Amino acid sequence: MPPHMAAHHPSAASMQPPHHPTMHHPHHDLDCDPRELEAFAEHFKQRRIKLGVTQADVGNALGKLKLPGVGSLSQSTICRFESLTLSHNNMVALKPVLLAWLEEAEKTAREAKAAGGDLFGANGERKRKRTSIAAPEKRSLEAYFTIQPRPSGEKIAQIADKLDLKKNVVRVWFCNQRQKQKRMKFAAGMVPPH
DNA sequence: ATGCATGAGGT
DNA sequence: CCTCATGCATA
Repeated sequence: MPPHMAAHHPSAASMQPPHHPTMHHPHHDLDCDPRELEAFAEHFKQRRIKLGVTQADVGNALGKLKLPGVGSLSQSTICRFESLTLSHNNMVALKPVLLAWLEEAEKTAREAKAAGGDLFGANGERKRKRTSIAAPEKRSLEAYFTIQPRPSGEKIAQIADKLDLKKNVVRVWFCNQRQKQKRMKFAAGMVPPH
């Protein structure tokens, strides 16, 4: 069972525009432009659909690219990349990888224009269950989150008890809530209505 | 598309 | 215990 890959590493430099090897500027080197990321994500999705490839297909195909330190990704991650619902850093890290796949896929598509193509498999393994927090409890959690996004372990236990939920469920809920606040769509560039 | 969860690495 | 990247399961 192949575990996850290392969290963040700088091993992603496959196709940067030709810079002058004789000199480089002290600032602005990596593209961390939210605008550019957004544009790329949009174009990526459009191209992917044009190629008739699903998000899951892309995820699996990434593993076949044999790029250094790059394995397969899930449909979830591809979906989140396209909808910018990932952290800024995560978007920046995934962009070069998805770009590499896109170029490869378009090249292959061009070549396959003269032959028949087919590649599909099926699978059916279901297991794990998912806890579902009811609406009333969710509203309470959201209210607590508004006044205290990072409650102490004791406070979490107290909330869990009051809502009749497992402490771990509540803890994880807060963790996930914090992560959501850091997603591109909610972090910066989007001010609350009115 | 999204909710709840896991695991690695950090404090 | 947290953050962060990521994914299974499910709406």
